[in-house]
Amino acid sequence: MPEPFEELAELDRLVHEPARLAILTALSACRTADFLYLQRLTGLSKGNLSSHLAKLEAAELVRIEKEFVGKMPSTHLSLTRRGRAAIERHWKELDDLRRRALDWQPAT
Amino acid sequence: MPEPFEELAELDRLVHEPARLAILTALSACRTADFLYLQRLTGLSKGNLSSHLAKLEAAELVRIEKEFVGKMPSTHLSLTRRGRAAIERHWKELDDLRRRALDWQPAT
DNA sequence: CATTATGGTTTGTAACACAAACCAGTTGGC
DNA sequence: GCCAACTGGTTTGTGTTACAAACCATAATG
Repeated sequence: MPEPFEELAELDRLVHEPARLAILTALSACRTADFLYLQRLTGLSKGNLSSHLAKLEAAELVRIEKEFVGKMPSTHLSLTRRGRAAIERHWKELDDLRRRALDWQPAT
Repeated sequence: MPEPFEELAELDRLVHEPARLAILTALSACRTADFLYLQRLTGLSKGNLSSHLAKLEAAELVRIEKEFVGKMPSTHLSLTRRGRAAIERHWKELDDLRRRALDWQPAT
């Protein structure tokens, strides 16, 4: 078993970064959200949310669908299958690494 | 109760960043380490470890003591009281936020 | 007295997070 | 009809950051 600390240092920053962790976790809980609702949930500024979403879409973790509701635009957001797997795996990995760090003994 | 997602987005990046999370968690498990031992535990490059430590020292989370063992220099590292509190709090906060996100219902 | 090893620090740079400025369409006041 | 203000975002500009490569000082080695 490799050191848990080494794995901590290698955590995927695409998912781990606070704003994106919030976005992915929120979408995981919501299953569906539009842009402004997600903005309220996460407390991010519009610009910031927009660019994080673009990054997550480029990595194929989030699906961005622009629709019109009546005549107003509305951007519909959801996790891709990869996105859902990634956020679930990340939380499990954090939990796992924390436990392993607590159990860890210098004797390696 | 505020949204857990908003708090996720506001996580303290000083502690949350993967390399520093590894450093603080390792020092928390070790209670004591020298520079090279910590480098092996975390797998970080020397330069990277050095600059992260400098940042943690500036924030008074880590204590850096340069000694001589025989004639060779050796940098002794440990958490300050604030550092220990910060890393423990951070892990608890992550755990707490994850649970709240899982329990979360759209009805707010 | 070169060379190599030890134990780090400093420097350079590409990427990043963020808010401010912007933009296109829409509704409301008059 | 026309100007203002609002909605729903995107693009731009900028200071910060994470990282490795280059560097530095001292010490043991051939």
